[in-house]
Amino acid sequence: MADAKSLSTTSSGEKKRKRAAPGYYAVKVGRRPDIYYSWSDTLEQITGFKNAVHRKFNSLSEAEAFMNNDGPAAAKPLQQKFYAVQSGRVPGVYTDWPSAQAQIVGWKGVKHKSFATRAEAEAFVAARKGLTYSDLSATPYSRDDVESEASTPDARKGCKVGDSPSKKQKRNDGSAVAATISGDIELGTGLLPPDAEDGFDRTIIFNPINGDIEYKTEAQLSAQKLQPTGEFSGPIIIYTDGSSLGNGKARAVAGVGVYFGSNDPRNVSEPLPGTRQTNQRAELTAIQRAVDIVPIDREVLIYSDSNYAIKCCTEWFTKWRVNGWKNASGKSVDNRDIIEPIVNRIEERQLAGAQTKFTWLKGHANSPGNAAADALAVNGAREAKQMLATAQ
Amino acid sequence: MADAKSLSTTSSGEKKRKRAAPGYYAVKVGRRPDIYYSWSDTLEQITGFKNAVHRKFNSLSEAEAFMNNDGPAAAKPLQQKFYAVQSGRVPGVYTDWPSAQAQIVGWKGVKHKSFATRAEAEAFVAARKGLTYSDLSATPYSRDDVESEASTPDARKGCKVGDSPSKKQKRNDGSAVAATISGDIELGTGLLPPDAEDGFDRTIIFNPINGDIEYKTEAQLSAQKLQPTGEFSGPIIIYTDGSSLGNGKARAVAGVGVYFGSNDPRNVSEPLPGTRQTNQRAELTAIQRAVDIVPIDREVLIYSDSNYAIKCCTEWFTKWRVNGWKNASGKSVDNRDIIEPIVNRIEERQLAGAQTKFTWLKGHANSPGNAAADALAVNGAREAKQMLATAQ
RNA sequence: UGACACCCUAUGAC
DNA sequence: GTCATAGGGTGTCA
Repeated sequence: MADAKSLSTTSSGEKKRKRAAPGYYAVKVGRRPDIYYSWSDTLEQITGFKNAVHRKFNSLSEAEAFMNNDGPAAAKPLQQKFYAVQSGRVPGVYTDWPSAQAQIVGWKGVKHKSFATRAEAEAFVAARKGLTYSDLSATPYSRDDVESEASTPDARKGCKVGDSPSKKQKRNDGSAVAATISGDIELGTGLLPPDAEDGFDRTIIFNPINGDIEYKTEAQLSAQKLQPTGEFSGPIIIYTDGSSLGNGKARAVAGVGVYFGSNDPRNVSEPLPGTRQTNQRAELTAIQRAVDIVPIDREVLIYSDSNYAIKCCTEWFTKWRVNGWKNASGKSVDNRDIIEPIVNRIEERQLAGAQTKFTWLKGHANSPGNAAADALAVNGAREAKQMLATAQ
Repeated sequence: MADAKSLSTTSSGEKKRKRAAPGYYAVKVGRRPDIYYSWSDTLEQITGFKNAVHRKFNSLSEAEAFMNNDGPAAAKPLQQKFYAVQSGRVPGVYTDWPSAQAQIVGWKGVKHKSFATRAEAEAFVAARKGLTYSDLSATPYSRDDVESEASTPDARKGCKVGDSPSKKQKRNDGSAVAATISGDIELGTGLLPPDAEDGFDRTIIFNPINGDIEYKTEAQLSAQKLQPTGEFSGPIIIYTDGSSLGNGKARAVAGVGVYFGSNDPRNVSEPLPGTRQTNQRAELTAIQRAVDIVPIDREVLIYSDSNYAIKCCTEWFTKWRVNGWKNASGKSVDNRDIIEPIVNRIEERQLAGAQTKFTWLKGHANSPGNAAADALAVNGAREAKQMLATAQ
């Protein structure tokens, strides 16, 4: 068969051996297990492949039965092995490597091993331990908190601002906020109400440079109020995060979290708008919120744990802009609708004399700011889920 | 060395009759940085190697230029940037990001920054001391970049402005921004500026498909009265697309997508009927659905990204009809069973006084309609796959 | 030989 | 879910 094969593109002479011969070649173990139409295609899959398993059938259904090991007499295991997938797409014991492999490829943190007996394999699977990441159902806030928040009128439908994980006090609504600013409550000071239980201590401070928690200096203790309101004084520090419950699934719901500081009214906790509820869009949207909220001429430092989002906004967009927003596959870049406004905004800010910096943070590490943003995001997502539920 | 290339992967004799395209794989960061002639050799250098940097070139000189960071044409970002590595493996100025990155990854306390001019970059490198942490972060913009960028703001064709319902500040149009920020708005309060919530910009429009706010197209701007309302006047616009998961393989599943508009009940998302689940049949079937659904006497404009399908229905069929449906190779034309009903329908429509027009769209470009049709098609294909799965 | 589609993967990063 | 870097293929016509 050496040559000829699979040309299909040439207009010369013959070409399709295809439909003429109704042969179905099931390659069960080979380079790329699948059912092929021609022997030459099949050959490519099995030549030089150790322990390749293949067979020809006259009907597609037979071939498929062979591929699914439930087939009647189809599969004849030369030497039975049991593939235990302890951690993977669908953990369990598989009797053929392709099936097991299917649970493994593209999965991160997989654990699998092959055994000679099913019992051993099952024991291995059962020995799974540790990370059941069932935090999806975790509800970080009490019902009361959410409801009191929800009763706060807001210009934006379905969106919430100023929600804080540590909120223990009722906040007055819209018009009163202005009074609040110049009045009794200092914005963004990070002060906690007396009964705060979230572990924040106003006498300590997170040092973003080395990640340490340090006691504040006297100056820091007395000068906090300058941070958010001043036109001077250092960059505005913002933590952004996105959350997507059930990411990748059809009914995923995503939320956006932006954390300026404890009880800071600029904090954002809201559902991700739009129909594509992905983690990436949530992360990007959080950044978008951040750069939109902040004064145009104030330097900001955005902490995000999304390498993707940061790279989008700092590196990749330059290439995308000159190449017409095409990724490496020549397809149009996803989430451009969020990325482009962000970089536009950043450049506007630059024009106004304000830098917009990003620093990547390891997620789930020990950053209180990141944790707070995460909580806001998860809350936003949960809100979205609730809206979905009540809408139906 | 010209040849040899590309083998070495399999123990089998020959195998790939690939065209002799000379590939030069520059491994800049990897196990043994060098230029390799085959991808498999390259793979050995980079798999499992953290933050490997590699790239393929068509000529040896390009690859070498890439290896020596002074390479002029190594990476040509069209928009030259200079990456200053102040503190890193080898401090200096680099002209491409991969080279600079190579000096940075795995290095602690790195300081780097990009500039629009080499002079600025060199100044930055020379100033290696006095670390304000602002230097740590990625600030890919320089004044020059931003200004040149802002001076060409016309790229707004089809660009989205973002979906942020919580937009806090009006932006764009530099002068207004400048006035705003230096003027009456309290900085850092997050309050809406006086002119923010009126927010009525007739150049943007809410896209109910994805929830985004987008710039209107020229057509929308000039003809917005006519377009959305018409049961009369103007052609019906339809986007068609086909999808074939695993195209070319025996178990491929295909889907058909026809998009009339958001939530339009005429939209189609269904599996491709029949046993031949190919991309072309899916594309054609989508068109068939479109012309069948639409009233016979209404003018339609069908957008498809399938050059093949459009040509079948507009050009080639005339020849085929007179030559007995034989293609250039003398073989009978494929998919005639779909093509013929389509052209018949088109001619019926013509008799009824209605034109049927086709416009080709570049796939995966920035057409929301095409994207919507694509989503419908993929959805239909997945539906088919699911049916297959449950049927067994 | 070209064109337009449609796919299947690997590696790395998060 | 996304990007980057790579590799492989068919569907179809002229």
